[in-house]
Amino acid sequence: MNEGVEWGAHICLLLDWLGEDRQPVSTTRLAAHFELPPPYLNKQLQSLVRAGIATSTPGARGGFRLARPLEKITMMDVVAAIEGPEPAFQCTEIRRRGAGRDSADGASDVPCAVSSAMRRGELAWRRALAEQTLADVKAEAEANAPGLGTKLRAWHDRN
Amino acid sequence: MNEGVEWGAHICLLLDWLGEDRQPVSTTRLAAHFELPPPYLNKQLQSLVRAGIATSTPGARGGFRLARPLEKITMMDVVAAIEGPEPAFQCTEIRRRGAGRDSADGASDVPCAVSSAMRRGELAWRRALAEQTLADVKAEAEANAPGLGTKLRAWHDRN
DNA sequence: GGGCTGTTACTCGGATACAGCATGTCCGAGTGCTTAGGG
DNA sequence: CCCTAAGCACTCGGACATGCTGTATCCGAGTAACAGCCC
Repeated sequence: MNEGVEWGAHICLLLDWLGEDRQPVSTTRLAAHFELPPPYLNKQLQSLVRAGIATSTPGARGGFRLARPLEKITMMDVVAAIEGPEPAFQCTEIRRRGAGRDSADGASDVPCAVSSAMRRGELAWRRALAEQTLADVKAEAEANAPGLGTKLRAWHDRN
Repeated sequence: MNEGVEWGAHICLLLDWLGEDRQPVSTTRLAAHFELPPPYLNKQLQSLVRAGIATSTPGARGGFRLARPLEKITMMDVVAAIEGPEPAFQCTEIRRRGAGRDSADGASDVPCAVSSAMRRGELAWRRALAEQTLADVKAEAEANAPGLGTKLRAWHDRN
């Protein structure tokens, strides 16, 4: 799985923690926060913008903001933004090749059983991710480390 | 996702359909059945053998057999055999880099909230796949296309 | 002093290289069948 | 006719090329702030 998913989730949380005054945060600052290569992070951020999770304001004092509150962003949204909407398992219909080619008994419409099984698994995955909002994740993180938001804002002010 | 997963599942079903007399089936025959490149298919088959799903018998008249009945092989087994046992999402702990580095308040033991959320999703995926045996998949395939096993064996005898 | 305009510095955005892994291929080791020869 | 042994054809198994997607980078377009100048 693309590691940009981890970046995207953490960035969204950080944008929430830092963005209480609705000031956009630049790629440079975000990258410094996590010691990530700024240009590549910028690329991932553009994916978030295209997916409608974040908004970008160009120009000086520009940067990124969350497009909507954390309660309305699910983990599935972040994954779909980075990885793309296509399912991970792609059925190539090998059952039709070779021996199964001339099976013209209406099997064209019947979905492949293997593909169906994989799709059920992937559906469970998507559902589990869609049930978790970033607000839940933030609450869990702050429960694990109280005062985390304050600490991060302090670091942000120092640098 | 590796397309070998699709191959592996179909191959296991085919080994069951063709292997009623417990005769091993060679890579050449399996590859011809699905019009797949034989050497590469052989590579995937070795993964199934290493995972204990299939057994190989070398020498003339050699080939592959299922190591256990379809009822005891789950879709998760096949995926793990091909893709490997590592989880798809790898947490790189970027929360510790930069601003979060000196958070020595025992947070070392607390798992990353983002990672936990992703892990819950992946667990749902693994569980859903583990609940489906290849016997279930075979039953679904035969329900969709009655007489499928007979048809495949007939093709196997002709060629 | 207030307003306007040109400059400047900073930011996003897409176009451009590099690398690691999935994909695809090849040849050698090993095994069982076949067949020819001898008893 | 039966047994034995050598040859052979076929198969798996791991080592070797190739292409593509993910990773990483750079430079240009655009915008807001700022400073200087004119009224």
